[in-house]
Amino acid sequence: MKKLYITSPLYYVNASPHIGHAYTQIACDTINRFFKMAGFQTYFMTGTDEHGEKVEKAAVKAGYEKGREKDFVDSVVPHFKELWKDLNIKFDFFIRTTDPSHEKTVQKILEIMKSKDDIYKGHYNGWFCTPCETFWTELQVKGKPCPDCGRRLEKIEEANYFFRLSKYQDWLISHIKKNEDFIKPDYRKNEILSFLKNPLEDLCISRPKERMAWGVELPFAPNFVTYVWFDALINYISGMGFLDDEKKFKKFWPADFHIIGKDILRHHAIYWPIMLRSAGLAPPKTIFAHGWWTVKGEKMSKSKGNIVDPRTVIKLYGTDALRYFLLREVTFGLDGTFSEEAFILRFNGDLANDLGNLVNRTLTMVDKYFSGKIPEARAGIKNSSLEGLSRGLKDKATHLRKTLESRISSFDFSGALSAIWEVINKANKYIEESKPWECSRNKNTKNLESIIRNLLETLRIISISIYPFMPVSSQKIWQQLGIKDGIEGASLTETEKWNLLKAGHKTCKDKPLFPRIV
RNA sequence: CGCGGGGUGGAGCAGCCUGGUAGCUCGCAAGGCUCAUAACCUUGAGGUCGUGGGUUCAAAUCCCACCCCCGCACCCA
Repeated sequence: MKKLYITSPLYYVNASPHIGHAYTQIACDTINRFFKMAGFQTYFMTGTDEHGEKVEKAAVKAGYEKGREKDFVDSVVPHFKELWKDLNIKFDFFIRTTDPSHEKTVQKILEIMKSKDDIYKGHYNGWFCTPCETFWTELQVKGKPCPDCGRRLEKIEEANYFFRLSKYQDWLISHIKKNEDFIKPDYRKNEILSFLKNPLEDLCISRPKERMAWGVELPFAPNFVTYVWFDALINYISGMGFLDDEKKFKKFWPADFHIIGKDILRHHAIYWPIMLRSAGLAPPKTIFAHGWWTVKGEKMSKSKGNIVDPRTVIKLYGTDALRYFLLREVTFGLDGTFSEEAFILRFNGDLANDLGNLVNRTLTMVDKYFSGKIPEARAGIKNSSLEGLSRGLKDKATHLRKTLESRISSFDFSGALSAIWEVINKANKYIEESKPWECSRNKNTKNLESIIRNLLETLRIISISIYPFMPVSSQKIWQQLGIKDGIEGASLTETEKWNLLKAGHKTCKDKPLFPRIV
C-alpha cells in the first residue's frame, strides 16, 4: 500500500487562529482525505508551536507569571483544536512542541549535530531595549531606535550557539536544482535559489535563559534554550517516531508534502533540509508554499484589525461553504481576496444553483415519478438520441477520477473543483435535453427510468468526488441517495463504475443542501 | 534603490514555463423549459491581452527597455 505523509505547519499559539490558519488546514485535510480515498495509507500531522519569546510575552500579557507559560499555552491550544473540529479537519496526530517526547527528541538531535561539529559557540551582536526587554538584530533596527517603544537601544554582544548552515549551502542548491518538485510553486523555488546566490550566514540557535527561558534547554549548555524555529521544525520527525518508533518513522519519512504559507518558506526550504542533512536524514519530497488572503486589497494583520474569523463564516454559511470557497476561489499558491460579496456569489452560483439544485430536482423526480425508489438500470435504446446523451453524461462522470488525481497531485484544488463542476453542469444540461417530464407525460417509462437512473449515478459519483472538499455535504447527498454506509468508507474507484445503486432502494429527499443567500 | 508579485472584454480571474483560431465565472441582452432553491438550458453583445521595440512564417505567450499598481517594522497561513 502506498503511503502519504502530509504536514501542516505548527501554528504559533500567541493568538487566536484566523482564516489563514484555516486555509492551510483545509488544504491539508482535503489532500489527506483525497489520497485516503484513493487507497493510500495516509498520515496527516498538525499541531502547535508553543515556545519562544512571543509566547512568553503573550503569557505575561494574559496575566500568567514568569514560569507559568505552560499554563498559558494549555489554555490556548484548545481554541485551535476546537476550530479544527468545526472545520472538519481530520488529522492523525496533534503534536505540541511542549510534549516531553518532542522536547527529548529535539535535545537528542542537538547532540547529534553538536557531535558532528555542526553546532559551535560564537558571539552574537545585536541591540537590546531594556524597558521592553526585547532583543533586536542589526537588520531589524538599522541604526534606528526601538521599533516597539522608540527608545534608545543598547548595543550588546552575547555568547550563543550557531548552526553551520553555510557548510551545506552548496549541497542544498544542487538538491533544489535536481529535484523539480522539492519547492513548489516554481516561482517560489526561484525565489529561494536567488536568495541562495548570496552566502548563508550561520544560524543562531540559542537564547540565553537570562533573557528568554521559555524553550527547550540545550543539552550541552544548560544556561541556554534553543531558538523556537529550531525546536518547531523538528516536530515533523519527532511526531513521526524518530528515535522512538523507528518502524513507523521508516515507513513514513521522508514527508511527501509540507504545506506552508509563503511567509515561512525560508525556514522550511533552507533551515529545515539542512538540519535534516546534518542529522543524516532525507529531506522532505515537496514543500508547497501557498499565498495569503487579503481583505480589500490589504494584507490581513492583527495590528490592522482586519482579520477574518473563520468561526463567523462557519456560523453564517457553514463549514463546507467555507472550505469550498477557499479552495475554489483562488489558484493555490497565489494570493487571494476574501470578501463577503465574492463568497455569496460562489455560494449562490456554484453551491445553491448548480449542485444543491441538481440534487434537489433529481430527487424530486425520483419521488414524483417512482415514489422515491431507485429505478432499474435499463439498457439504452440503440442509436436513440437519448442513448447518445446518456453516454455523454456517463463518460464525463466516470472519467472524472483521472482529472481529479492529476490536479490534486499538483495542488490545483480550484482546477479539481472545476472538473467536478463540469460534471454537475453536464447533468443539469442532461435534464434539459432528455426532458424527463415529457417521458412522464408520454408514459415512456423505460426512458424515464433510464434518465433518472443516470442522474442518480452521476450524483453518486459527484458525492464521492466532493468528499475531500466538503465532507458534510458529501455525506448528505450520500444519505439522500439512500446509502446507509458512511461516505468515508467509499473508494475513489467507485467513481469509475456505473449502475452501482441498488434498484428498488428508497431515496431520502431532504431539505435543499445550500439554501440561496438572499 | 533593491527584491518579489501583478497589469487579459463592465467586475474577478485562467492561459504565459512547452509560441499557432483569446478562455472561465459573475454581470448584461434575447430566447427556451417547467423536474427544481425566481433555480436550469441555449444564443448573443463586449477584449488590437499596460506601453514601445525586437526574435519568428506566427507572440497574451520568448528577448530588451519603459510606465503603473501591490507587498517587503511588528503581527502573520
